[in-house]
Amino acid sequence: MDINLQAHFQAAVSVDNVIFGFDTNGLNVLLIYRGAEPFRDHWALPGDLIDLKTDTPDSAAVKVLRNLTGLEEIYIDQIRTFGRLDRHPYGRVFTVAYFALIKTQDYSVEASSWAEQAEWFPINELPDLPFDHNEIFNYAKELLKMKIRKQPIGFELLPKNFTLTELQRLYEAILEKEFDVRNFRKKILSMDFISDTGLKQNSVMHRPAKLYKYNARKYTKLMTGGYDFDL
Amino acid sequence: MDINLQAHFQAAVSVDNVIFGFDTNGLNVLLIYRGAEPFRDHWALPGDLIDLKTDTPDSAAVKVLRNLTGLEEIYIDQIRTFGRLDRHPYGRVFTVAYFALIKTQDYSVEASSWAEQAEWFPINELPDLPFDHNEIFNYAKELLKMKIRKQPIGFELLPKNFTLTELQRLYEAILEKEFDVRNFRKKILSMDFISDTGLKQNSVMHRPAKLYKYNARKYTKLMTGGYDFDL
DNA sequence: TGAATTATTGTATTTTTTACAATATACTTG
DNA sequence: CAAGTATATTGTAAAAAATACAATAATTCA
Repeated sequence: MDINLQAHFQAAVSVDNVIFGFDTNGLNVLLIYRGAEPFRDHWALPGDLIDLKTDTPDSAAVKVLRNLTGLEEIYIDQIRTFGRLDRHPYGRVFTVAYFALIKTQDYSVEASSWAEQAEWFPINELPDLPFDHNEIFNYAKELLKMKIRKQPIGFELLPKNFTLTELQRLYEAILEKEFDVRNFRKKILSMDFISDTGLKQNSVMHRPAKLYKYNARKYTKLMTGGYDFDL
Repeated sequence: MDINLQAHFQAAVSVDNVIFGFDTNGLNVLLIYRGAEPFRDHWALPGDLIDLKTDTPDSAAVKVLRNLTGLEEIYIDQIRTFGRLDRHPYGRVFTVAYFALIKTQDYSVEASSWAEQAEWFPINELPDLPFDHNEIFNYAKELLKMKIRKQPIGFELLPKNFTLTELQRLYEAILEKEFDVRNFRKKILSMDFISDTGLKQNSVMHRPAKLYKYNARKYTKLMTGGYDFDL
C-alpha cells in the first residue's frame, strides 16, 4: 500500500444507538453511564467502535443492542453518519447512528461490561450528552416522527396485545399532538391491519378495553398493492 | 494509544455521490469512467476517499461534486453509509453515500483528474457498477421517490424558469406514473409556492407555455405554519 | 388561411377529513 | 345491591380534497 493510501486508513468507525421505549410515562430513550474514557461518568447513547475484522455497521449496532437488552428481534434502522473532525478526542472517529424501537415490558435492561448503568430517560428530560450525541438524538427524534406517520412501526413499541387507547397515546407522545378519539379509531381501523384478539383488559377499575394486535401479513398485502400508510 | 485501540484506527472512509439530472430524455445519473485502480476502466459513481485531516463526509461530498461540475450551490444530502466487509479490495473502506440534484443546463460536466470521462446515463440504462454501487444507486432512487413527494426538491432539477408541463414530466419520470394534466396543475398551484414569471416560451411551434419559478420564501412561510407538502 | 401541436381551463362525483357528545361497561364503595 | 367512578365505545353531518373527464386557445409552419 503506498504512502498516500496509508494516510487514509487511519480512521475508526463506531455505531451509536438511539433506543426508544414507550411506557405509561410516555416516550423514553435508553442511555448508559459510561464506565470508561473518554467521557467516563457521563450519560451517553449506547455505542461502540466497530470491530473492523468482523462487523458491518448493521451487525455492530445489533450487537450493542443485544448486549444491552438481550433481545434478538428488534426493529433497528440506520439514521445517518456523523463525522465532525473534533467529535472524538482519541482521533478521527466516524459514527453511524441507528435507531431502535423496543417493547420495554418484554425484558429488563442490563448494564453490560462497558456501561456501569443503563437507564430509561423521558425524551424531554435528557441530560446533556457528550460527543455529538445531542445532535444525533435530535435527528433521531425527527426521523421517528417522520417514520411513524409513514410506516406501521409504532407497534414495535407496544406489547403484543394493546388497546386502541394505548396506540393513540403512543402516536400522541411521538407526534406531540392530540387526536380526536373517534377519528383516530376510524382511521386506524379503516387501514385494516390490526385485528381484534377477542380478549379484554382485566382488573382495571373501569370498563375494560378490547385488545388488538398488529397483523403484519395484512399490512404486507396492502403495501404490495400500493397502499399508502399515513397518519 | 493502546494496542486494542490501535486495531480500530485502520479504516478508511469514502463518499460516493448519486447525482441526478433531468432533461428531455428523462432522469439521468452522472457516472465517471475510472482512470485508476481498483476497477480501472469501469463506469462507477463519482466518489473519493475522505481526507482525514481536513474533511467531513459532507465537505468531501461537496468537493467531489464541485470537481466534477464546477458548481457551488447544489442540493446535496446524505443517503446512508454502506460498510460490507468485502466491498473494497484495498481494505476496510466504509462509504457514506450522498445524493445530489442539479440543473443540467446550467453548466457542463468536466471529467476531473481522477476520472477519464464523466457522462450522463438514463436511469434505466446503467451499466453494471463496481463495489456496491448498484445497491447504492437503487437505494438513492427509492429515496428520491420518497423525498420528491414530501419536499419541494424537484425544482432543483429544472431551470430557474420552467413550464408546468416540464414540472409534470419531471414528477412523472421520478415517480414512474402519469398524472392527469388538470389535477396536477390544480394541486401544484394550490400549494402556492410557485409563481408566474409573466414570461412565455418562444420559438416553439405551438402555443407557448407560461414560465413559472419556484418561490422558496413562500414555501418556507407555509412550512413554518405546519404545511404538509405531498404529491 | 388552415393544419399541426401543445397549453390551458371547469365541473360533477366520490372520497376523505373534520368537528362534535352521548351511552356502555366494568370495578369499587357504602 | 345501588350508586358512584373511570374509561371505552360509537355515528353523523359538514367541509375539504381527490378524482374522472374533454373542449377551447395560442402559436408556428406550410
